[in-house]
Amino acid sequence: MRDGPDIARIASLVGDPARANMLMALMDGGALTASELAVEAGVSLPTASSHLSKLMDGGLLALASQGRHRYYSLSGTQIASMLESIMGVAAAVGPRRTRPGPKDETMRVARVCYDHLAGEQAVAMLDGFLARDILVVAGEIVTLGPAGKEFFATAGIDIAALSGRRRPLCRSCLDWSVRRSHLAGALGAAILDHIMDRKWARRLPGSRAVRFTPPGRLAFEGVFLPPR
Amino acid sequence: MRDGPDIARIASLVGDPARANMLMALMDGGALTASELAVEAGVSLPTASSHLSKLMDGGLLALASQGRHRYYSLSGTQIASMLESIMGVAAAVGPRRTRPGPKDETMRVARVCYDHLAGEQAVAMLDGFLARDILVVAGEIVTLGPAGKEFFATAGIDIAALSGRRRPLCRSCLDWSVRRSHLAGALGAAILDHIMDRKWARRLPGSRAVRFTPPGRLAFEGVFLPPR
DNA sequence: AGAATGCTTCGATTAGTGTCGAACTATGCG
DNA sequence: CGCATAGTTCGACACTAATCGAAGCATTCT
Repeated sequence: MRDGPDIARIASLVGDPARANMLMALMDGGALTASELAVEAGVSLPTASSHLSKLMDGGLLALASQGRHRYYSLSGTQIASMLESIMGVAAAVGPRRTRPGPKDETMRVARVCYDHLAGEQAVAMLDGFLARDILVVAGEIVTLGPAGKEFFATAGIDIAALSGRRRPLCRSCLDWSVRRSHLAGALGAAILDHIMDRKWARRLPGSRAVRFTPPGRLAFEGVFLPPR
Repeated sequence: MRDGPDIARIASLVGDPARANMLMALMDGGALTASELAVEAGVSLPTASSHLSKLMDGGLLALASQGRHRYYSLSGTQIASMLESIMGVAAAVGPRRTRPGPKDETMRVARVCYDHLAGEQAVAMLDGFLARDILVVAGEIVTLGPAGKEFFATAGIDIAALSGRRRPLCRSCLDWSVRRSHLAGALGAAILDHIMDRKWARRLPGSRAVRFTPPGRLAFEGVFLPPR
C-alpha cells in the first residue's frame, strides 16, 4: 500500500477500450443516452450499461434522467482535463496509428473540448488575450486583466452574467495536439457559444472537430485574435 | 473505432495497481532498480519485471543500464504531469480512504514531483514569481519576466547554465492537492536542487514528502517568496 | 574459473472481467 | 389498457492478464 489517491482505480476505468471510447465521445461536453454511447463504443446495449454503471460508481460521469431517457455526461471539467492529459501522452509515445488525415488536420486546428474551443485557434486566442492584458494568469488560475472588462463588453460577451456561478470564470486546459494551454472555464464556454450562435463555425458530424466557415473565420479572428 | 490517440492503451497501463504503485514511486523523478520497484509494488521480482517491460513498451518508462543494475525512471515530465492529473481526479472523486494523517499533511505542504517542488509552498512560490514579474506565463509556456534575470542572479541560480539544454526552462505542472499549478521545467528542478544543496529541507524516507527545517523554511521564504 | 547477485524468461495456474442473449423493469404512446 | 421503446439485471461463456516458482542469462566479486 502506498500513500496518495487511488490512481489505479481511475486509470483502469479509462483503460478499457469501450469505456475510453465512451469518454472520448463525451469530451465535447454533451450528454448522450446509453444507446448512443453503445454505438460509439461499438458494444451491445447490456455491455454499455454495465460500463456506464462502473463509470458512475467511479464518479467520472453524471446522470440526468429525463423521462425514459438517461443522459450521461462527464461529471466535470476536471475529468475532461485528465482525458486531454492522457491523450497528450498517448499522442506523444503512441505509434502514429492515425496518420494525419484531412479530418485530423481540422481537429488540430479547432475542436471542441468538453464545452470550450481547443486546438491551434484556441491556443492563439489565449496567447493573444494574455499578450494584450485582457487576461492575466497565475498558476492554473486565470483572471481578468486590466483590459479585460472593456474588451469583452465590445466583443459582446456579458462577463457579469458569467461571474455569478460557482464555476470559475477562466481556467486553462492543456491541449494534447499542441501541448499548450487554451482557455476553459465559464468564459471559454461562453466564447464557444458566441461562435456557434453566430454560425461562424460548425461541428463536423460524429466528431469533435470544428470547421470555421471562411467569413466566420475572419469574424472570429477580427474579434478575438490580436491584429497582425 | 474512433479518432484520436489511443488513450485506453495508456490508461490501462496505469490501471493496474502494481504498475500504478511503481509509477507513483517514480514520481519523485528518481531512478529505481527492478527489485526496488518490486518492493514498492508489493509483488515478486518476476511479476515486477513483466510489468516493467510493459511500461517500457508503452513508452512510459526510460531505462538506464549501469552494470548489472537496471535503473527505471519516468520517460519524461509529461508522464509525471499526466499522473498528477489522474491523482487530481482520484482525490476529487475517490473516497477519502487516506484521511489526512501527519504524513499527508506534510505532503500537502511540500513534496517532490518528478524533479521539482510541489505542494502549497511551491504554488505560493510560483504565484509570487508571477506577481513580481519574475516570470510571465502564456498558456503552458512560462518565460522569464522583466525582473527575472536579476532576481535569480541574486538568489544564486545560474539561468544561463540552464537555458542551453533542450529542456524548457520553465513549465507549469498541475498540483493534485491544491488544484493550482507549480513551477516545473529546468528552473523548477534547479530550485529544488538549490533547496536540497543547502539542506533547507529533507526528504522523508520512503515518501515524496519534503519537510523543511525551521531555519531552512525561513531561508526559503526569504529568498523565493515575496515579503509580506 | 567459480560463486553470487540482479534481472528476465518460461510455464502453469488462477482470478477477474468483458461480452452477449434472454429475461425483466420502467416510461411513454395510442 | 396493451404495445413499443429505453434501459438494467441475470446467467453463462470466453478470454485476457496478473501471479508466482523454477530455470536461464548476464554481470560482478573473489
